[in-house]
Amino acid sequence: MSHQRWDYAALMRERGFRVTPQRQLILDAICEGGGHTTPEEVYERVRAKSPAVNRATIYRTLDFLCELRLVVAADVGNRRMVYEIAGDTPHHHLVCRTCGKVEQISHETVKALFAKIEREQEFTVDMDHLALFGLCPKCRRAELRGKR
Amino acid sequence: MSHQRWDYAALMRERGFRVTPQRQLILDAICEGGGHTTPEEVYERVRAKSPAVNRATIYRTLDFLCELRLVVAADVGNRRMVYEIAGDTPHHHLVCRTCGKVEQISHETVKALFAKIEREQEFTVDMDHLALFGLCPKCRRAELRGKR
DNA sequence: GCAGTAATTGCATCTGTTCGCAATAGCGGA
DNA sequence: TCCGCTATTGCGAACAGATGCAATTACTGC
Repeated sequence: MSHQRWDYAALMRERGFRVTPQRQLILDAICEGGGHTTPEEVYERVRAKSPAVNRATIYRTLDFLCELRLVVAADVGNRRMVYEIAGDTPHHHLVCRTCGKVEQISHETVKALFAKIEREQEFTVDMDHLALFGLCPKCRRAELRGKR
Repeated sequence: MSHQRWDYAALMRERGFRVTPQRQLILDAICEGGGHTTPEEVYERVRAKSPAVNRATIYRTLDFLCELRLVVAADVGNRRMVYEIAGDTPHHHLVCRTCGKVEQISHETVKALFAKIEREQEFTVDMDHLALFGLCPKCRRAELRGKR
Protein backbone atom coordinates (compact mmCIF):
# COMPACT_ATOMS: atom_id res chain seq x y z
CA MET A 1 0.00 0.00 0.00
CA SER A 2 2.91 2.26 0.62
CA HIS A 3 5.09 3.78 -2.02
CA GLN A 4 8.20 2.80 -0.13
CA ARG A 5 8.56 -0.24 -2.28
CA TRP A 6 9.64 1.64 -5.39
CA ASP A 7 12.59 3.06 -3.63
CA TYR A 8 11.83 6.39 -5.18
CA ALA A 9 14.65 7.91 -3.13
CA ALA A 10 17.26 5.84 -4.91
CA LEU A 11 15.63 6.67 -8.23
CA MET A 12 15.93 10.37 -7.56
CA ARG A 13 19.51 10.27 -6.37
CA GLU A 14 20.49 8.07 -9.25
CA ARG A 15 19.49 10.82 -11.62
CA GLY A 16 21.17 13.56 -9.68
CA PHE A 17 18.12 14.89 -7.90
CA ARG A 18 17.76 15.37 -4.19
CA VAL A 19 15.44 13.70 -1.74
CA THR A 20 13.88 16.41 0.36
CA PRO A 21 11.27 16.25 3.13
CA GLN A 22 8.93 18.31 0.95
CA ARG A 23 9.11 15.78 -1.86
CA GLN A 24 8.40 12.93 0.54
CA LEU A 25 5.46 14.75 2.08
CA ILE A 26 3.99 15.50 -1.32
CA LEU A 27 4.41 11.91 -2.45
CA ASP A 28 2.71 10.78 0.76
CA ALA A 29 -0.13 13.20 0.18
CA ILE A 30 -0.78 11.80 -3.29
CA CYS A 31 -0.64 8.27 -1.88
CA GLU A 32 -3.15 9.07 0.83
CA GLY A 33 -5.57 10.31 -1.76
CA GLY A 34 -5.75 6.86 -3.24
CA GLY A 35 -7.51 7.94 -6.37
CA HIS A 36 -7.21 11.36 -7.91
CA THR A 37 -5.73 14.16 -5.91
CA THR A 38 -5.93 17.82 -6.79
CA PRO A 39 -3.02 20.19 -6.16
CA GLU A 40 -5.15 21.89 -3.54
CA GLU A 41 -5.69 18.62 -1.66
CA VAL A 42 -1.99 17.93 -1.78
CA TYR A 43 -1.34 21.38 -0.40
CA GLU A 44 -3.79 20.87 2.47
CA ARG A 45 -2.42 17.48 3.46
CA VAL A 46 1.18 18.60 3.30
CA ARG A 47 0.35 21.74 5.21
CA ALA A 48 -1.32 19.73 7.98
CA LYS A 49 2.00 18.06 8.69
CA SER A 50 4.36 20.85 7.81
CA PRO A 51 2.73 24.28 7.61
CA ALA A 52 5.76 26.07 6.21
CA VAL A 53 5.71 24.37 2.83
CA ASN A 54 5.03 26.85 0.09
CA ARG A 55 2.40 26.55 -2.61
CA ALA A 56 4.95 27.05 -5.35
CA THR A 57 6.83 24.03 -4.08
CA ILE A 58 3.70 21.92 -4.48
CA TYR A 59 3.33 22.81 -8.13
CA ARG A 60 6.99 22.48 -8.93
CA THR A 61 7.20 19.14 -7.19
CA LEU A 62 4.11 17.76 -8.89
CA ASP A 63 5.67 18.60 -12.25
CA PHE A 64 8.92 17.09 -11.12
CA LEU A 65 7.29 13.82 -10.00
CA CYS A 66 5.46 13.59 -13.31
CA GLU A 67 8.69 13.96 -15.21
CA LEU A 68 10.20 11.20 -13.13
CA ARG A 69 7.10 9.18 -13.97
CA LEU A 70 6.47 8.45 -10.30
CA VAL A 71 3.17 10.25 -10.68
CA VAL A 72 0.76 10.65 -13.56
CA ALA A 73 -1.26 13.76 -14.24
CA ALA A 74 -4.71 13.69 -15.75
CA ASP A 75 -6.67 16.54 -17.14
CA VAL A 76 -10.22 16.08 -15.89
CA GLY A 77 -11.62 18.96 -17.89
CA ASN A 78 -12.24 22.57 -17.02
CA ARG A 79 -8.46 22.97 -17.00
CA ARG A 80 -8.27 21.02 -13.76
CA MET A 81 -5.49 18.55 -13.19
CA VAL A 82 -5.49 15.61 -10.82
CA TYR A 83 -2.51 13.54 -9.81
CA GLU A 84 -2.17 9.91 -8.99
CA ILE A 85 0.63 7.54 -8.09
CA ALA A 86 1.86 5.91 -11.29
CA GLY A 87 0.56 2.36 -11.07
CA ASP A 88 1.99 -0.60 -12.90
CA THR A 89 -0.75 -0.57 -15.52
CA PRO A 90 -1.79 2.60 -17.25
CA HIS A 91 -5.53 3.16 -17.24
CA HIS A 92 -7.95 5.80 -18.36
CA HIS A 93 -11.13 7.41 -17.17
CA LEU A 94 -14.66 8.12 -18.26
CA VAL A 95 -15.99 11.26 -16.64
CA CYS A 96 -19.72 11.95 -16.60
CA ARG A 97 -20.49 15.52 -17.60
CA THR A 98 -23.67 15.56 -15.57
CA CYS A 99 -23.00 13.83 -12.26
CA GLY A 100 -19.22 13.98 -12.36
CA LYS A 101 -18.81 10.30 -11.62
CA VAL A 102 -15.56 8.76 -12.78
CA GLU A 103 -15.30 5.25 -14.19
CA GLN A 104 -12.17 3.46 -15.25
CA ILE A 105 -11.39 1.92 -18.60
CA SER A 106 -8.47 -0.33 -19.26
CA HIS A 107 -5.55 0.55 -21.45
CA GLU A 108 -6.48 -2.46 -23.59
CA THR A 109 -9.62 -0.71 -24.72
CA VAL A 110 -7.92 2.40 -26.00
CA LYS A 111 -4.82 0.64 -27.32
CA ALA A 112 -6.59 -0.23 -30.54
CA LEU A 113 -7.18 3.45 -31.29
CA PHE A 114 -3.58 4.37 -30.58
CA ALA A 115 -2.39 1.56 -32.85
CA LYS A 116 -4.70 2.73 -35.63
CA ILE A 117 -3.37 6.27 -35.39
CA GLU A 118 0.17 4.92 -35.47
CA ARG A 119 -0.58 2.97 -38.65
CA GLU A 120 -2.51 5.68 -40.43
CA GLN A 121 -0.55 8.80 -39.56
CA GLU A 122 2.69 7.53 -38.04
CA PHE A 123 1.91 9.52 -34.91
CA THR A 124 2.84 7.77 -31.66
CA VAL A 125 0.25 8.56 -29.04
CA ASP A 126 1.84 8.40 -25.66
CA MET A 127 -0.75 8.97 -22.98
CA ASP A 128 -0.86 6.94 -19.82
CA HIS A 129 -3.92 8.73 -18.61
CA LEU A 130 -6.68 9.80 -20.90
CA ALA A 131 -9.92 11.33 -19.68
CA LEU A 132 -13.01 10.97 -21.85
CA PHE A 133 -16.17 12.94 -21.18
CA GLY A 134 -19.74 11.95 -21.76
CA LEU A 135 -22.78 10.55 -20.03
CA CYS A 136 -22.84 7.64 -17.63
CA PRO A 137 -25.64 5.09 -18.11
CA LYS A 138 -27.72 6.55 -15.29
CA CYS A 139 -27.53 10.15 -16.48
CA ARG A 140 -28.16 9.21 -20.07
CA ARG A 141 -31.36 7.42 -19.13
CA ALA A 142 -32.40 10.43 -17.06
CA GLU A 143 -31.69 12.70 -20.01
CA LEU A 144 -33.74 10.59 -22.39
CA ARG A 145 -36.68 10.64 -20.00
CA GLY A 146 -36.28 14.38 -19.50
CA LYS A 147 -36.67 15.20 -23.21
CA ARG A 148 -40.11 16.63 -23.64
CA MET B 1 -16.84 32.06 -44.77
CA SER B 2 -18.95 34.07 -42.42
CA HIS B 3 -20.84 32.69 -39.50
CA GLN B 4 -23.93 34.63 -40.46
CA ARG B 5 -25.31 31.58 -42.12
CA TRP B 6 -26.06 29.75 -38.89
CA ASP B 7 -28.32 32.50 -37.75
CA TYR B 8 -26.79 32.23 -34.34
CA ALA B 9 -28.84 35.25 -33.27
CA ALA B 10 -32.10 33.40 -33.72
CA LEU B 11 -30.64 30.40 -31.93
CA MET B 12 -29.78 32.50 -28.92
CA ARG B 13 -33.11 34.29 -28.72
CA GLU B 14 -34.97 31.06 -29.18
CA ARG B 15 -33.46 29.77 -25.99
CA GLY B 16 -34.08 32.91 -24.02
CA PHE B 17 -30.59 34.37 -24.32
CA ARG B 18 -29.78 37.82 -25.57
CA VAL B 19 -27.81 38.90 -28.59
CA THR B 20 -25.34 41.53 -27.48
CA PRO B 21 -22.63 43.39 -29.38
CA GLN B 22 -20.03 41.74 -27.15
CA ARG B 23 -21.17 38.28 -28.14
CA GLN B 24 -21.08 39.19 -31.80
CA LEU B 25 -17.60 40.67 -31.52
CA ILE B 26 -16.33 37.60 -29.73
CA LEU B 27 -17.84 35.27 -32.28
CA ASP B 28 -16.24 37.37 -35.03
CA ALA B 29 -12.90 37.18 -33.28
CA ILE B 30 -13.03 33.40 -33.14
CA CYS B 31 -14.01 33.30 -36.79
CA GLU B 32 -11.13 35.52 -37.81
CA GLY B 33 -8.71 33.17 -36.13
CA GLY B 34 -9.65 30.46 -38.54
CA GLY B 35 -7.98 27.71 -36.61
CA HIS B 36 -7.48 27.70 -32.88
CA THR B 37 -7.86 30.91 -31.00
CA THR B 38 -6.73 31.54 -27.45
CA PRO B 39 -8.75 33.66 -25.02
CA GLU B 40 -5.98 36.23 -25.15
CA GLU B 41 -6.21 36.50 -28.93
CA VAL B 42 -9.95 36.91 -28.69
CA TYR B 43 -9.45 39.63 -26.12
CA GLU B 44 -6.99 41.50 -28.35
CA ARG B 45 -9.17 41.32 -31.43
CA VAL B 46 -12.30 42.38 -29.61
CA ARG B 47 -10.44 45.15 -27.86
CA ALA B 48 -9.16 46.49 -31.18
CA LYS B 49 -12.73 47.17 -32.22
CA SER B 50 -14.28 47.96 -28.89
CA PRO B 51 -11.78 48.79 -26.15
CA ALA B 52 -14.29 48.83 -23.32
CA VAL B 53 -15.03 45.12 -23.37
CA ASN B 54 -13.94 43.48 -20.18
CA ARG B 55 -11.74 40.41 -19.84
CA ALA B 56 -14.30 38.66 -17.67
CA THR B 57 -16.84 39.03 -20.45
CA ILE B 58 -14.51 37.22 -22.83
CA TYR B 59 -14.25 34.20 -20.57
CA ARG B 60 -17.93 34.11 -19.71
CA THR B 61 -18.91 34.43 -23.34
CA LEU B 62 -16.53 31.72 -24.47
CA ASP B 63 -18.10 29.35 -21.96
CA PHE B 64 -21.51 30.46 -23.06
CA LEU B 65 -20.80 29.87 -26.75
CA CYS B 66 -19.45 26.43 -25.92
CA GLU B 67 -22.61 25.54 -24.08
CA LEU B 68 -24.62 26.66 -27.08
CA ARG B 69 -22.32 24.47 -29.16
CA LEU B 70 -21.57 27.34 -31.51
CA VAL B 71 -17.95 27.00 -30.48
CA VAL B 72 -15.84 24.07 -29.38
CA ALA B 73 -13.11 24.24 -26.79
CA ALA B 74 -10.00 22.12 -26.90
CA ASP B 75 -7.49 21.57 -24.20
CA VAL B 76 -4.12 21.66 -25.91
CA GLY B 77 -2.15 20.72 -22.81
CA ASN B 78 -0.36 22.84 -20.27
CA ARG B 79 -3.82 23.84 -19.07
CA ARG B 80 -4.27 25.99 -22.13
CA MET B 81 -7.58 26.13 -23.95
CA VAL B 82 -8.17 27.11 -27.53
CA TYR B 83 -11.49 27.86 -29.16
CA GLU B 84 -12.78 27.25 -32.62
CA ILE B 85 -16.02 27.73 -34.50
CA ALA B 86 -17.99 24.49 -34.31
CA GLY B 87 -17.72 23.08 -37.79
CA ASP B 88 -20.14 20.66 -39.34
CA THR B 89 -17.87 17.70 -38.76
CA PRO B 90 -16.27 17.13 -35.37
CA HIS B 91 -12.58 16.43 -35.57
CA HIS B 92 -9.77 15.78 -33.16
CA HIS B 93 -6.13 16.63 -32.76
CA LEU B 94 -2.77 14.99 -32.29
CA VAL B 95 -0.41 17.27 -30.40
CA CYS B 96 3.32 16.57 -30.44
CA ARG B 97 4.81 16.79 -26.97
CA THR B 98 8.17 17.77 -28.34
CA CYS B 99 7.65 20.25 -31.14
CA GLY B 100 4.07 21.20 -30.32
CA LYS B 101 2.86 20.62 -33.85
CA VAL B 102 -0.84 19.88 -34.17
CA GLU B 103 -2.24 17.37 -36.67
CA GLN B 104 -5.87 16.59 -37.28
CA ILE B 105 -7.56 13.24 -37.11
CA SER B 106 -11.03 12.55 -38.34
CA HIS B 107 -13.95 11.69 -36.14
CA GLU B 108 -14.20 8.42 -38.06
CA THR B 109 -10.96 7.24 -36.56
CA VAL B 110 -11.99 7.71 -32.97
CA LYS B 111 -15.60 6.68 -33.46
CA ALA B 112 -14.69 3.02 -33.18
CA LEU B 113 -13.32 3.57 -29.69
CA PHE B 114 -16.38 5.49 -28.56
CA ALA B 115 -18.63 2.73 -29.91
CA LYS B 116 -16.62 0.09 -28.09
CA ILE B 117 -16.91 1.97 -24.81
CA GLU B 118 -20.63 2.32 -25.39
CA ARG B 119 -20.97 -1.43 -25.90
CA GLU B 120 -18.74 -2.52 -23.07
CA GLN B 121 -19.63 -0.07 -20.33
CA GLU B 122 -22.79 1.66 -21.55
CA PHE B 123 -20.99 4.98 -21.23
CA THR B 124 -21.77 7.47 -23.99
CA VAL B 125 -18.64 9.40 -24.84
CA ASP B 126 -19.63 12.77 -26.15
CA MET B 127 -16.55 14.69 -27.20
CA ASP B 128 -16.41 16.72 -30.34
CA HIS B 129 -12.85 17.71 -29.78
CA LEU B 130 -10.34 15.35 -28.32
CA ALA B 131 -6.64 16.17 -28.03
CA LEU B 132 -4.19 13.29 -27.95
CA PHE B 133 -0.57 13.81 -27.01
CA GLY B 134 2.45 11.97 -28.25
CA LEU B 135 5.27 12.17 -30.76
CA CYS B 136 4.96 13.21 -34.37
CA PRO B 137 6.88 11.12 -36.93
CA LYS B 138 9.72 13.63 -37.17
CA CYS B 139 10.28 13.94 -33.43
CA ARG B 140 10.01 10.24 -32.87
CA ARG B 141 12.74 9.59 -35.41
CA ALA B 142 14.87 12.27 -33.78
CA GLU B 143 14.30 10.67 -30.41
CA LEU B 144 15.28 7.23 -31.65
CA ARG B 145 18.51 8.62 -33.13
CA GLY B 146 19.19 10.55 -29.94
CA LYS B 147 19.17 7.46 -27.72
CA ARG B 148 22.76 6.73 -26.87
C1' DG C 1 32.37 14.66 10.72
C1' DC C 2 33.01 18.87 7.81
C1' DA C 3 33.06 22.01 3.94
C1' DG C 4 31.88 23.16 -0.84
C1' DT C 5 28.58 23.21 -4.44
C1' DA C 6 24.65 23.12 -6.88
C1' DA C 7 19.79 21.67 -6.47
C1' DT C 8 15.83 23.11 -4.09
C1' DT C 9 12.94 26.02 -1.34
C1' DG C 10 10.46 30.22 0.15
C1' DC C 11 9.26 34.67 -0.89
C1' DA C 12 7.40 38.22 -3.63
C1' DT C 13 5.29 39.04 -7.67
C1' DC C 14 2.87 38.37 -11.94
C1' DT C 15 -0.41 36.34 -15.20
C1' DG C 16 -4.58 34.23 -16.60
C1' DT C 17 -9.18 33.03 -14.95
C1' DT C 18 -13.24 33.21 -11.94
C1' DC C 19 -16.76 35.35 -8.94
C1' DG C 20 -20.08 38.56 -6.45
C1' DC C 21 -22.46 42.55 -7.06
C1' DA C 22 -24.37 46.78 -8.76
C1' DA C 23 -25.27 49.12 -13.13
C1' DT C 24 -26.69 48.54 -17.86
C1' DA C 25 -29.33 47.25 -21.72
C1' DG C 26 -31.80 43.53 -24.75
C1' DC C 27 -36.18 41.79 -25.51
C1' DG C 28 -41.34 41.05 -25.05
C1' DG C 29 -45.67 43.08 -24.22
C1' DA C 30 -48.74 47.09 -23.80
C1' DT D 1 -42.80 53.72 -29.10
C1' DC D 2 -42.23 53.19 -24.41
C1' DC D 3 -41.88 50.21 -20.08
C1' DG D 4 -40.53 46.69 -17.14
C1' DC D 5 -38.20 42.52 -16.34
C1' DT D 6 -34.13 40.12 -16.02
C1' DA D 7 -30.02 38.54 -18.64
C1' DT D 8 -25.70 40.41 -19.23
C1' DT D 9 -21.87 43.46 -18.51
C1' DG D 10 -18.12 45.93 -16.10
C1' DC D 11 -15.82 46.43 -12.05
C1' DG D 12 -13.09 45.03 -8.16
C1' DA D 13 -11.26 41.54 -5.78
C1' DA D 14 -10.11 36.76 -5.07
C1' DC D 15 -7.89 32.79 -6.76
C1' DA D 16 -4.84 29.09 -8.77
C1' DG D 17 -0.69 28.52 -10.89
C1' DA D 18 3.93 30.17 -12.76
C1' DT D 19 8.40 32.53 -12.35
C1' DG D 20 12.86 35.07 -10.95
C1' DC D 21 15.86 35.49 -7.30
C1' DA D 22 18.20 35.09 -2.97
C1' DA D 23 18.59 32.00 1.02
C1' DT D 24 18.71 27.31 2.39
C1' DT D 25 20.17 22.56 2.49
C1' DA D 26 21.03 17.71 0.60
C1' DC D 27 24.59 15.32 -1.23
C1' DT D 28 29.82 14.47 -2.60
C1' DG D 29 34.46 14.09 -1.50
C1' DC D 30 37.82 14.79 1.84
